[in-house]
Amino acid sequence: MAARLDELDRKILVELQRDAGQSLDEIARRVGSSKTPVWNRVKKMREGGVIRQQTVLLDAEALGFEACFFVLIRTSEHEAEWQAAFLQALRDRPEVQEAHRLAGDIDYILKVRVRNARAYDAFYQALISEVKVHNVTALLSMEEIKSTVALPL
Amino acid sequence: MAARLDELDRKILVELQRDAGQSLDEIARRVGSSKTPVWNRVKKMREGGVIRQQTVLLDAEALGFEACFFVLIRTSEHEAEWQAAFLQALRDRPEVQEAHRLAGDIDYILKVRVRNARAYDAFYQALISEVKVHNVTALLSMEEIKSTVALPL
DNA sequence: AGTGAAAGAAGACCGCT
DNA sequence: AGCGGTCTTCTTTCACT
Repeated sequence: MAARLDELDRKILVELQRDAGQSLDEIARRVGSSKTPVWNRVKKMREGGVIRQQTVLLDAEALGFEACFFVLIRTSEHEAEWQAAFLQALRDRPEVQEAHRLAGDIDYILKVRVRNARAYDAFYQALISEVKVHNVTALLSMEEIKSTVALPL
Repeated sequence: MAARLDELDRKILVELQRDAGQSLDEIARRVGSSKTPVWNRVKKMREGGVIRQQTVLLDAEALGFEACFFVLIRTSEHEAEWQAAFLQALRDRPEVQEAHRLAGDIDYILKVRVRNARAYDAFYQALISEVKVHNVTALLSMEEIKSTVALPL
């Protein structure tokens, strides 16, 4: 699964992460190459799944999403059927931005972005009515100190 | 700070979040408008800071980032000077993808993406040598169930 | 605030090296 | 795998409604 990329590929990815809107010529100039090789490599990395998606990052607060919670979940259920239902519930809820299954005594962590505390409560009530969880701790973010999707290539 | 956007603006943002690479014509068609108004609105939302950045999402595992930790931090220090140093340390470290200051007895949560467990340890040792923290708990992700940056507009 | 046209830039492809 | 050229498509602007 680990793609073999050379230094030029990595430089291209750094540029795309920084600004996916810039032209091929500009990227080529910055990485010390020219248009065609950059284009061929980008195409290959898209097809190979290294580049997954091109998107925009929005200002959550400006759009009214003023609350962000990290949710720690412990469960006693570990059967396949329960897990499938739980995963599907998370995937279906758009306010869940991240969901990870963990090692250790906490089983799952979620990042949930909602308009306000009331919206979080609605989410929480809906979730626990759908699937049985043993223990839930919600951590409320007071301040987003840093947020990036860029990998440190 | 809350930008006032109409239904068309929101539809455009949904499309841009889904795929920022598509053409204006295609976006216009999907949202039921035409090229110029879409372009004017996108421009305005960029200038107004609603649209922050255009970027690509990469496959972390394909690029060798196989470990992801959520780090819960408690500290006894709450002086301004300590906090400034701590924040700067987090911002300077590229493996820290997210950092939030929390309400409650846990003070901070980090999301740290690294190549392997050893790289996490190196990060951890470097961090605690720079700033004094009272208690650190690392939660290791076994599986990324869901990951999105899209806001549910 | 939306329409239609028009110029300029950038993307996508190809044959050659 | 990179170079240069070409065709095509999109972006960006503007005068009009």
